[in-house]
Amino acid sequence: MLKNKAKLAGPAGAFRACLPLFQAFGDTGRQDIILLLAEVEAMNVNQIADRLTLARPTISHHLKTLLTAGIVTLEHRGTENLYSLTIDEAVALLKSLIVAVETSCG
Amino acid sequence: MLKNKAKLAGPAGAFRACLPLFQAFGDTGRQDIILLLAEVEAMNVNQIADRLTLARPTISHHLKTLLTAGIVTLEHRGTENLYSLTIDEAVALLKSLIVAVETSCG
DNA sequence: TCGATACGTCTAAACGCATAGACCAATTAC
DNA sequence: GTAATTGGTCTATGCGTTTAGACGTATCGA
Repeated sequence: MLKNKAKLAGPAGAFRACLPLFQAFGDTGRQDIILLLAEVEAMNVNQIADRLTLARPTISHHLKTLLTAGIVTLEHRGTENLYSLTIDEAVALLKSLIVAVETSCG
Repeated sequence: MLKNKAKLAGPAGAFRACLPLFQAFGDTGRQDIILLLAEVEAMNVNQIADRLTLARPTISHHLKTLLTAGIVTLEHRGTENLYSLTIDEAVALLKSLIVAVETSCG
């Protein structure tokens, strides 16, 4: 039985695991998209574009980044692509990071 | 008396407050510096440079970023600048973000 | 005073990223 | 089939960032 698994992995693994997350969250445009999706069940690209000052290709680009980071999920329905927020995994990663930091710097 | 202050501020404030944090954490070079400083009490710039593959001006530049974000603190002693990790505030910001996300997306 | 140590800054190059116009593919309605 | 809606991609541009060489400054010992 392993004791103190977080300490074995150390904070290095936790920081590296959160790297895509930090890069995805480190832009106001992507943050705005996340905040929009937090208000509703799902949204298509044009609905997002109507609420922001960014052009649709820009939003499409950011959504791709968020999709890769696992922060949003995509459901194709007819001609529209419905995006919805799935931030649970990201929150779990952040929690692991906090635990790792507090056990090795506290 | 205000009840549920986090909910009033909403996740938008929390995300924006963490923006400098995300940008500071979103680089492997700065993460490496943080991980080094997590191991010891304090380090000067050359000690950090000796442990990494980055040039000293680059490290000095990253330290400035980390200093601005409040992630490290600087103590001038003689000719050397001792940097030490002060990540408590960052962790507190991340915790606030998690709370804000979980109350508005859970 | 002179040399050595420590480090920030100036400068520039290379790279990546954010942004959006133009174009094209897929789907639906008529 | 044609037109309209939806949205991804291609492309290009402008800007920020990462990187480091060169230089200047401050401190300390001899």
